[in-house]
Amino acid sequence: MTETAPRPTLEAVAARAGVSRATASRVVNGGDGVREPLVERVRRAVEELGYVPNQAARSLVTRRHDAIAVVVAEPETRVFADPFFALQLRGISKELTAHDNQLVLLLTEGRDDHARVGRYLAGGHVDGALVFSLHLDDPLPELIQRAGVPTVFGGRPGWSDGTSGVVYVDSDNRGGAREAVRHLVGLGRTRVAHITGALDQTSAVDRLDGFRDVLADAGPRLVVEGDFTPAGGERAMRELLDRCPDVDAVFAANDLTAAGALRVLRERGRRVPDDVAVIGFDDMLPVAEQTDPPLTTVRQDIEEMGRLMARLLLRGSASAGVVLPTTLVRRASA
Amino acid sequence: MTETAPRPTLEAVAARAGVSRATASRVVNGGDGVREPLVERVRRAVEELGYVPNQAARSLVTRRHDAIAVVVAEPETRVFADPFFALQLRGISKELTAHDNQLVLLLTEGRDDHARVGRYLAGGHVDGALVFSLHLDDPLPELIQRAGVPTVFGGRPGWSDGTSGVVYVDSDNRGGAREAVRHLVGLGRTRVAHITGALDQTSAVDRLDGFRDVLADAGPRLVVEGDFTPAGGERAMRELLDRCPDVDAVFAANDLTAAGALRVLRERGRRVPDDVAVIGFDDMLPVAEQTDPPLTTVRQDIEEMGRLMARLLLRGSASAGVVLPTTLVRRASA
DNA sequence: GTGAAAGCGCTAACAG
DNA sequence: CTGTTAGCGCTTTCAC
Repeated sequence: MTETAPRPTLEAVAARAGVSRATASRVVNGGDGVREPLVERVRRAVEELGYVPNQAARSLVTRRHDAIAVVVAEPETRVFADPFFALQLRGISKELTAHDNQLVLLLTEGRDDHARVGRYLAGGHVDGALVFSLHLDDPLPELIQRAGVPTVFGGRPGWSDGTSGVVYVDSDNRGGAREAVRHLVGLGRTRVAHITGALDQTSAVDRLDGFRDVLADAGPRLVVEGDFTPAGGERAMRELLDRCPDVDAVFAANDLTAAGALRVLRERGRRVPDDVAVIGFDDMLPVAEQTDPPLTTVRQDIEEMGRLMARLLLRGSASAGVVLPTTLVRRASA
Repeated sequence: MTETAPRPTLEAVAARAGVSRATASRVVNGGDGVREPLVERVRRAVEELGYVPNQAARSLVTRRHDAIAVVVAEPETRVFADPFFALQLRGISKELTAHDNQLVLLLTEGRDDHARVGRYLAGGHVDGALVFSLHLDDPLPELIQRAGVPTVFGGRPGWSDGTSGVVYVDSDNRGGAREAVRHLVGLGRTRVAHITGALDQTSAVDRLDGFRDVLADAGPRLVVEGDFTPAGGERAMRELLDRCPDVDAVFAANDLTAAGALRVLRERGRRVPDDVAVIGFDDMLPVAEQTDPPLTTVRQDIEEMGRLMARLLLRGSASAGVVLPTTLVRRASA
């Protein structure tokens, strides 16, 4: 990693503009309180020299970094098989970019990584952190708390009831689930099942709760545990069909799960939606639109979630939990 | 963004350990040439104080940042609908982590963003850059060249013939395509078609070249342009079926395209592989394993590509182009 | 409004 | 081997 050509310093700019370093600095940082002609001269010098501020020097004195960390704590490959993560990232990136902040990505896949991330955050490299995919037993939150870095969580953390001052952005998982199940019931379905997500994540728990809100009396036979993956959806659907052959509707915890379920239904000769209606969650376009039949699902605006997280962090918002609404998107599967 | 509690400085550590700042610094940076008892004392002081080096101060003098930028220049949503990007990112992240480097993610989606990225790289915030998804007419390479930052490209840049000193990592797209097409021919197929990728990317061009290597005489009717998306695959497959109804094999430029093609084939009542054999490219598990039938495809080790890119960058390698081998993965579709 | 001067926390010669 | 010294490039009082 060789070093690049020496870049001009503020000193050089000041010299060229015939002003002091202090004045040059003022201009570079907005130019408030500097008379117009000087501003002009400094601007020109900056231009001519191709001056770019040295961020390290600046951070050293301001103690700000204009950078935030995005921590994705996901041991499994799941994150990478599903566009969810990428979409949120994009929302975050847009918002940060708009505020001239950089995005430092911290991917973790194990206990060792946690320590590393904790150290990094504690190291004061960034002005804040955006944290995702927490599982109920995740040690990361504590590390982060200790690091004392302003943090916004993506998805309600399991240990937060939404009132403890923890800032997070979440979808209305429970409400969305309710709407989906109500839709199924409204279709006249009487044996509505639910394939859950990974129950160590609050989104899965909340969706299950939403299901139960509507179908409090649903027998345990009708609830089977999945894990947010297509394979999990297949497995769960098989089990469901075995223990309850007359099931006539399935609310799957996400689109990937629903896709797996659809495959098994087809394989077993059940028609969708005629024999069994299916609803997913997420409205992950590349999945939901491409299944056969296209998937009715609960839409959440994932990119907006990312954007909002970044916004809350940058604003230093003290609001506890923000819950974004969901909407039911009707396609052919239910 | 409120500031966190003041962190201890090297000065504090030195004082507590009863040594000079210089010695403390030496210990913190590996401890070479410092006598054991002192090392021990400094270590303890670091521990007790919870000292973490101030990276800004360090960078200011070393001119190193232990950070590299990952630039993803992809205007379209495509990157986000396909796990390719995420997988490479993971490979990169692993390698960087192993070398204590941070990953700064720069997502761009337009000309404005290019300027911003150029400025950032020129600003000397990072020690190097990893650049992806270049299109043939992309202005980014020039900006990056001018920024004078060591760079490794993901995928062969269009303006490079592999000898110009540009460092890149690529899959053997051409060889992989050849193997796929040969397999199809070996199956006894006589009207083998190709649905290309977005031809403004070298990977698409190279795969097309590989196809032609084997089937130099394939009529233009048998080559139809796609864009690496399922929708493009569908459109292309329809066109193919219209202008050449007796096609009996399709080599699609990637798995997503193949998935689209499969859907159209099913819709038109063609059996796969009996009537039409289909091969994809990438071996993107969540796609290739979940299609119906499961997809025969050309596998490339995407994560390894990412890892290798990072390795080359960190090592300051001067090697021009590195091309990773591909392997044909046989499933049910061909 | 503008400049001079004092560091921010750290590393790297250079002496000792 | 260890300490002293001199900045890295910038912002920010504080005088003028």
